[in-house]
Amino acid sequence: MSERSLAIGALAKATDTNVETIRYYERIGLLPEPKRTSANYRAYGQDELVRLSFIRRARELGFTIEQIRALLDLANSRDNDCCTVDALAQAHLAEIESKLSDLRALRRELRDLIGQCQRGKIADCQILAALSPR
Amino acid sequence: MSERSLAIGALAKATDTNVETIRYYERIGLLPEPKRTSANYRAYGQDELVRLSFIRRARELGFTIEQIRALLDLANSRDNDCCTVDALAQAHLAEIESKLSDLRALRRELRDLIGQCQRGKIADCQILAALSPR
DNA sequence: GATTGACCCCGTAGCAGCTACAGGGTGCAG
DNA sequence: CTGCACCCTGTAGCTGCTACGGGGTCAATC
Repeated sequence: MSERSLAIGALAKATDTNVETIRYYERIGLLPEPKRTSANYRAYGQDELVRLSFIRRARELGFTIEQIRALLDLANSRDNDCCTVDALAQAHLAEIESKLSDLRALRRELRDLIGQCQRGKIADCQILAALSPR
Repeated sequence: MSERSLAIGALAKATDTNVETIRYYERIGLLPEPKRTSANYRAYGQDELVRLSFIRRARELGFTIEQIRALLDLANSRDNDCCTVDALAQAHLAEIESKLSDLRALRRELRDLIGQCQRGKIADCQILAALSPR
């Protein structure tokens, strides 16, 4: 691979991404098809490194692929104002808040369940009883 | 359908489950294959109603299918002590705790991001900048 | 008795976001 | 020149459903 380009494995290492995942992103059009070497190996440049890093970071923050697609589109229309970006982030934050409260409710129910364990026999298990219909 | 048995649609209604989901549970062996009427319709009894209610309740509490399979197996060995049930529930609780703290971290990062929006042009968008590699 | 509509059957494919093969080709070090 | 690490494509798998397409059945109404 030439001085200024990365093979898929190197790109993978640099972005802490699975090789298969990179090919997957290409297949779904999230990453552009890169140049190829004479041996048909993918040859990535700095642009792709930057783009993939962005994608991975956004994934870490829990943005979906479609949200990321939108963010990347927005990032390219540099004259627009950034309210749309803010709105996307806000919407995502709202989703997270709602997941958080679901999980908190769930935790409470589970804690209640577990609190009832008296280390007896299955036949008397309060956890199973609590799960069973009344 | 006879007096004491339910068609799949009735079972679905009674347990607030999608008909397709019931057939899916049967396919993966979570529900047993029920008797059939002469017209080859599934005919469910009380046992299946109870079992499916249990499954749905456990799903609501976020147990995976495999965890539920284990719980159902345990429930059938009524002489064992119920520490295993407790352990399963504890493990599930631990997973929830860890998801909760991931989500809280994520929320903080997103809030920080959003706090930086100055309603300017995309070219100066701090949110996009924060997502981009350094 | 024919028609309508709501129900049932089966099998398969789709969703997200990867991951993991199988069955090959390439590049380089010893 | 042999071995190994890497690369290629294409397809199937994962979880937990959901949604079809193309049929059969049942009960009521006309």
